Amino acid sequence: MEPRPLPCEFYERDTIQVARELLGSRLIRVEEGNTLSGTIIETEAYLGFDDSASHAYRGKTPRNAVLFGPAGYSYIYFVYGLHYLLNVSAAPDGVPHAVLIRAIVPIEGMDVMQAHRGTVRKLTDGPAKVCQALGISRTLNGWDLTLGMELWIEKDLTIPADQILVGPRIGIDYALPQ
DNA sequence: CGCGGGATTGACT
DNA sequence: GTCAATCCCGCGT
Repeated sequence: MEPRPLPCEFYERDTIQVARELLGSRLIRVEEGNTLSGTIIETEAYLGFDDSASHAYRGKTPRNAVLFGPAGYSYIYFVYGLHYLLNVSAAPDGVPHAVLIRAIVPIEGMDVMQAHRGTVRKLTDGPAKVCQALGISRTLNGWDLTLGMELWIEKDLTIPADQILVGPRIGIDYALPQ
């Protein structure tokens, strides 16, 4: 199947809108010839200067430079000494917004994900688990997600607004697992 | 089933 | 030196 990555224009829009439309989209990772993919079911928007929880809140640093660049790039962050988290840069160039991929439902390559995770259950139901299952580390930080190589996102399902749960904090969206 | 704590690296104050 | 966009295990209810 030909890759049909979401274009740069998709990511350049309002960050919360991007976070909502990523729900139901398919995250695809090609690693050593294996294709691993899953449907995105949980995202969280980080609104830069308006969000004290965002890494960009206190300004640009070498670590978060990707956030200040153009939309449609990966921002991969290492936390707690042992976990990686996958974000997608959103909003126009210079606006340091991002969408965190919190959870997916595995579709292809479950066997490889199980090997990476060292377990057969709860493969990708948390942001650090997604990275571990898909073999994502900081070598993919700043990756162009519109290339359709190694790591990208495609439109798949369209989730009706009435099936999206919005969490109590502004900028956090939850989707029903089913 | 819910809560609490430990793991462990690195960026920033 | 501090603390972080988390996970997992063990314990108590």
